[in-house]
Amino acid sequence: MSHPTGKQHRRGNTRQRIQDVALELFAEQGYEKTSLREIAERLEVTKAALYYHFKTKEDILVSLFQDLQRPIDDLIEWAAAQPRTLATKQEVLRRYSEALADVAPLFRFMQENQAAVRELSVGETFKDRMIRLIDIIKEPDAALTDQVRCISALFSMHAGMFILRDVEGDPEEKRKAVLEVAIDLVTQAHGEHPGS
Amino acid sequence: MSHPTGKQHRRGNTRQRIQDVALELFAEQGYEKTSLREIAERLEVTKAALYYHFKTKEDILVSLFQDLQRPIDDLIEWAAAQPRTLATKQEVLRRYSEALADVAPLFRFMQENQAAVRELSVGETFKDRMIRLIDIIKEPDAALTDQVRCISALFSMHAGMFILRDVEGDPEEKRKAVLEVAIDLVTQAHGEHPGS
Amino acid sequence: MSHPTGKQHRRGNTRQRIQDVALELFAEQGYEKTSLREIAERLEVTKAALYYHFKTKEDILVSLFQDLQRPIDDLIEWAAAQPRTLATKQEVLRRYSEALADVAPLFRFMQENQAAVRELSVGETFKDRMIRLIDIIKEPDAALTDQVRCISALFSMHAGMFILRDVEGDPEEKRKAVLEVAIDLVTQAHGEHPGS
Amino acid sequence: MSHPTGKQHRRGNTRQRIQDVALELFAEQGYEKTSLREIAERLEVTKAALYYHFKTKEDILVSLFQDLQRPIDDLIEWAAAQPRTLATKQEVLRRYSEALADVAPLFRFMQENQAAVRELSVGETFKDRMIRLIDIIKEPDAALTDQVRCISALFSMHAGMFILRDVEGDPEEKRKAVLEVAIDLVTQAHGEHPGS
DNA sequence: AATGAATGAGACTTCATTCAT
DNA sequence: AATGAATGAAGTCTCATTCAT
Repeated sequence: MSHPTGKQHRRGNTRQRIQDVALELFAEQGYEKTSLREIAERLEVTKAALYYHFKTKEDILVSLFQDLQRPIDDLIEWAAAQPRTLATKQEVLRRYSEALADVAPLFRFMQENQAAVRELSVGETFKDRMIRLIDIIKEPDAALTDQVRCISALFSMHAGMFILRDVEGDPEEKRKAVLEVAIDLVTQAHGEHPGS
Repeated sequence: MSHPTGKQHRRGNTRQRIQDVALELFAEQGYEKTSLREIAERLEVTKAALYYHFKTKEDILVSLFQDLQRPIDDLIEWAAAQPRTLATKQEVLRRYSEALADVAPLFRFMQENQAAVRELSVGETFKDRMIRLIDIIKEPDAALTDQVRCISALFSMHAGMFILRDVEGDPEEKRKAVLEVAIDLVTQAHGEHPGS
Repeated sequence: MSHPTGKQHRRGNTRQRIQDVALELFAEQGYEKTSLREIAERLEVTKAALYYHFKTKEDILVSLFQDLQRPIDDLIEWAAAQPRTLATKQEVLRRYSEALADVAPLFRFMQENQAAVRELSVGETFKDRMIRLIDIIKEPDAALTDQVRCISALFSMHAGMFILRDVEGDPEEKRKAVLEVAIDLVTQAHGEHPGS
Repeated sequence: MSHPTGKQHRRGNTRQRIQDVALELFAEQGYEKTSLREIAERLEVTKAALYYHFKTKEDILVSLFQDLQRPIDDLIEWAAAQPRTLATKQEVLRRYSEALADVAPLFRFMQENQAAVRELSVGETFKDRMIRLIDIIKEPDAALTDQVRCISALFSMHAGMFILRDVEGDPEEKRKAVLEVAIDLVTQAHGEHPGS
């Protein structure tokens, strides 16, 4: 006899709803520009209710990462256990691409709010992940251009999804195109010296 | 008979100094997080003095762009008058790389404050320039991957400079490495169809 | 088991207290000259508390009208349903005089802050009421002097109360005197043509 | 060879122009709401220029009165020298009506900015004149209603001009109508006791 | 006769946060 | 699980005024 989407009896999902709305607004307007009042109003709840579920505004952001960063942590862990071959790197990119597809809004947010987020604890964490990922992909003693290729590959994947907004085409196809280019870049970085 | 170092007579360069400090702080902390009080304090001026030189906070940002966006506008104009050959595109990238080097802080700022800047008038202007540049570089009917390559080339150049901060090496060399990769990407995008 | 006099729990009447103090200060010093700081200080509350109860400064003013304008609206409505006879008009004046007595401070405020209030939303509303009242009292095709008499009657009632401050006498008697003069004026306006 | 109304060579009339614009804006928006910046901008002069001609903002207001209050002072002086007959009072009203017509904007301003002006030096002066005028018109030991009639007569003349804005008709005719009603009121106040 | 540059005070407003209930 | 009421800090901005030139 329960309406699962009725307006009045949001059972225990308030926490989740806060996260959803917060991510939406953070991504749309930026972290600093989004006020707790706005989030609360859109949920038809008081600001104080947010504080029942989260200790601070930053805490909401942190929670978004905790929930969504897992797949990427898993990927990094997996990669660390593989041999550092080209094939591994390509597979990392493939998996990364899929992982990103799931958490696209969060990455869009990170991409667009780097400055705001830099001093927040979440900024450190994120930078960490990036460095680890880059270390997996690129060879430390490679030529400078090859290092650029690897880093470009990663950032193209980040930027890719919402940068191709103005390009026509099915999202899944776009994702694959971006992945292909990224793999290409990393392959070139690896294969320049014939025989490697 | 002028007092060149009197404390209360800043030689008429206050406007310039505001712009300098503002860019520095905007880039460092983000636009929203930087308060006019902060800018004023660092200049040892009152907030009201800022308002003598600029009508609003946003106006300071706008002024930064007006001064620094010129080279890029010139480049776009030049490119529009050239034949749409691969050679032209490569030259555009070369010139763009140099132009960027001059206004690096501003681009770092844009890159890191996209969300905050999106609603500001300056956001529209910037997006405009990007779209025009992309239109110059990429062929509208190219394969999706080639379009990705072109867009990647441009964004790698934007991101490149400060993303390579963690990589050792002379800045000028880094710039050239990024440029080389970008040219490579655009060349590949052009040359995929055998015989072109 | 409530603390009826605790300093930090103002029994929920804060909104009312804000309105009281605001009306007092607005009437005394004018709307523009009265700052929210002043209102807050007199209530021993922070400025932010005002903003919990009212969205803007203007909103405080609007709320004062919403609460106090009702009797006059009722009167206008009642008058609209009566025949347009002299007797009706006299009765309107009688009732208006009583209504005004209750909201005197607000009318004093309006009278003395017309310029400041003109651009505020409340200005429009007020002007509206006045026009409607005048339309009830005066005949549109009457002689110019008779129109002046009617308008004078109304404004004398507005101005009357605080303009007679310097005259000795009991307030209720003053009110009646003003009313008598107003009725006189309107009666003259009606009865000039012998036989009516 | 001089253009008397040329935009560039405002000879020595700046002081006058400031007064004109100030009165216009004060009347339109109120004293508090009108900033010196606004006045200066409309004159295409800097704020500092205003300070060359006037010591303070209030000083501009004071100067407006000094120039325009003379006729009324003269009238009061003249009245003081006449016998206190009904005929004198009627003549005072007649002359007052004419004097008001010349300084209508200033009176509109006073009428609409009483609150703002009350604390200004000019407020005292103005109130003084009013009291003196009322003392001339009304008998101190008259019935309360008759006192009201006299005061009403004066205020109707003040309010009259811009309160009749919404009424059709030639301004000069309106003025005469207002005057007629005022004279009527004062006459009634005088003549109630038969034989006076 | 007027400007350019600046100031100090203070305006309205918003924010994240707290806490008793 | 959530609200109502409030706070302290800070934000952007405007104002009347000053003063050397």
